[in-house]
Amino acid sequence: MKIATWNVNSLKVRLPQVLDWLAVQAPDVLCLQETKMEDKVFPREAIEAAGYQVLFSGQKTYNGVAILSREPAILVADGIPGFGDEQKRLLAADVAGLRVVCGYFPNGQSLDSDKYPYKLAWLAALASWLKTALLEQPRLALLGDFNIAPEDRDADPAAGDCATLVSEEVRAAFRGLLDLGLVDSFRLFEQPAKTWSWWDYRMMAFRRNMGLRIDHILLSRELVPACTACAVDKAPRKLERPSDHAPVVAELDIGP
DNA sequence: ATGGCCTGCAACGCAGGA
Repeated sequence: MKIATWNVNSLKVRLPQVLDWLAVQAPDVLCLQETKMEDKVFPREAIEAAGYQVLFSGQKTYNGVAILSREPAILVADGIPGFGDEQKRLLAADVAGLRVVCGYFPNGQSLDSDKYPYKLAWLAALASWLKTALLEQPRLALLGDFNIAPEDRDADPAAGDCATLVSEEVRAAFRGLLDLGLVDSFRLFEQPAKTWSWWDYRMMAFRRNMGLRIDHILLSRELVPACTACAVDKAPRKLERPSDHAPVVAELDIGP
């Protein structure tokens, strides 16, 4: 079973790339973030025609998440349960015996912005909900754009100002997720140094490989023995008019 | 050298991203 996450930075612009990527990679599950569109204009038909079911929760201009799956998906949560949030940032669904949580974590903007305490509150609410969710379904994968570079080796010093992505508080929140029993699948394997999942559009950052690793696939302890690979797929970042994020893909030896 | 680019909205620049 291949599961993946990709911040597409507008599904309207990136739909052709997503359809191409589905055809080439054939993931069983693909979580999308920053679809940036209302549900009434979501391209459901094109995705279904590609052989995928899809759940989506979006809004105009900002945010927006979707879960594409080969097998039927049963909606578990639209937004973090108990956390009143206007922003469409989380979808959870059960797919083929696996609980898939797709998150577009807040950026935080700057340490003195109102958006930064919102980021910390969102992270706390997520952890609180996941604690009970994991008891309900121990086979759980949390995928998405975390907007957190967990360690120094996940952030190129040349990537520029990214204080809200590397702060001690957000890194502590990330470790809090690990403390719940989640494991960063990327670090289960040997990885090339300076592997990133995001590169700024400016400064020729991709060509110079100046970026951050902020898109992650976390697996519950129960799933870890089944994980055989995790990697960033840089190919879509090389296309014309790319998203600034690349997909992250993990392989699980659990069927279907 | 703190900009540089991209997207959407709706206007003829802005907010937001990371």
